[in-house]
Amino acid sequence: MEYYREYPKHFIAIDVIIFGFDKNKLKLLLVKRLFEPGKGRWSLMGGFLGKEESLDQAAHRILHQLTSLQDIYLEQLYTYGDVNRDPAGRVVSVAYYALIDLDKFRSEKISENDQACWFNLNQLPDLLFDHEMMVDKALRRLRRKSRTQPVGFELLPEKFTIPQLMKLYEAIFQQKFDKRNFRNKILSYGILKKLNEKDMEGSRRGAYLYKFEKDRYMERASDDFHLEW
Amino acid sequence: MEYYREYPKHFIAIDVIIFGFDKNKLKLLLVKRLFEPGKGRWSLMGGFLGKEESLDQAAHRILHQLTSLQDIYLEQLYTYGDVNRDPAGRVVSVAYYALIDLDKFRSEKISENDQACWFNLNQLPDLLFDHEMMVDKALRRLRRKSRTQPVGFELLPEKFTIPQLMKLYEAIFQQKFDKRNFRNKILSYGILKKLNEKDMEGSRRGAYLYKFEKDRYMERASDDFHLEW
DNA sequence: GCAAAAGTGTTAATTATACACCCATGT
DNA sequence: ACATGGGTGTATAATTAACACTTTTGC
Repeated sequence: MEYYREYPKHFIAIDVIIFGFDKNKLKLLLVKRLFEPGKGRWSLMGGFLGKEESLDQAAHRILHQLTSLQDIYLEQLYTYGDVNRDPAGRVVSVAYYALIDLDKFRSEKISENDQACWFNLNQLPDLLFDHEMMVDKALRRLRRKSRTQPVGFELLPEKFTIPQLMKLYEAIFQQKFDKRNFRNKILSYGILKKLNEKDMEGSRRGAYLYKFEKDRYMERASDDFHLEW
Repeated sequence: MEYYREYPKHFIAIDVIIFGFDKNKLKLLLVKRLFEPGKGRWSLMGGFLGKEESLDQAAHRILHQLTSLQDIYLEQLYTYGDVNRDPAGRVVSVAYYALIDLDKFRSEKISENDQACWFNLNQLPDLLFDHEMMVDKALRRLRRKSRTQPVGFELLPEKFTIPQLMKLYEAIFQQKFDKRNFRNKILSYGILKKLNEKDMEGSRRGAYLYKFEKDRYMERASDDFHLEW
């Protein structure tokens, strides 16, 4: 039964780049590392792959461990396997990135115990090992993905306004958009449903709330329709 | 020193999806599996990750083992880690895809010993384990990548004609292009150098040979110039 | 002389960009 | 009444798509 016994075995870690969006800025959720090597330094949330779980399961488990959240958008990013990437031993790390609605997981909840904290993407502390490379790749992936697929909605509450959505896109792509063009374009896809409610937080006048209609997107996505940014 | 000893270790395999291009068709290089489980079936070329090599090194080693080729375009694709993907034991597989100029590695060379063979992409035999999924993903990746980056050239000889290049793109994207538009577009990027030679294989009249000027592409790629297909 | 693939420009259609004013509300 | 962000349409520019005939040469 053990055909492979002659081959070496390796530790496999999972690291998760957790994106959030708040106050017009993209953020990253980092944790203080609790064990050696690198104890006390900021790092991505991570853990080791168990014997009886798939990579995806492990990633969800690890994300859940930190945030208590389930059903979060999670996508495999890249696998890092340089021999000396972890000074304490040979560890191959499969990186995932997660997109979460930051409102579901406010800093207050966790930072009580100083072990996890949301950082602005452009003000990150020094990170463990090759985690900076991972963040970099995750950001590029998020950009590329957002260009043709509606992943941004994962970072927003279920109900959101067009200006909010635009600010998210501006944060992701690091560029300004014209509000009329943005509106026309996003609405032209017919995947947003205007609600009869307004959000009164952002302005005096209030802005209409919209919902992303995933079903409608799914129907069309099968053809050769896709977003374009 | 061994901080992680409590965690489980796993076999890590590398599998390589090897693309080639010949007679206007995209091809895949497959091998006959030499050992159990699955002995005698067609599969991707693969192997196990060694103790002292990075993932990239292992992928190159495995590709070299089959083709004797070095300096081949190779890119990590995805990591497959379902618990039961290999019936013989828990193996996590990191898939890579390679683009090779098929002329550098003709079927004759290898198929002498019936162990490796080029297959048309749309006439693949049944594959081992989850290898079909891998091929599928590799093809989608090749398409996506080709849309903005000049990877196609890796599949052609150093000197090639515009009609050849167009046929390659048609094979990758599975659609026909207009030859005037194709020519205008590809030449407008200024990354092809017309040679004073003709290829007389493909037609009576002969077609001018071109070379991809990687340097010139690299210069421009740094701005926000990129191909668009 | 004819079959087969190479090569060449122009026009129409579509898509993207630029741009300025009024609205609703809380203070 | 004024400051703040929300909401709306059109004209121009840029890009992409459609399209047909001539050239070369081996047979």
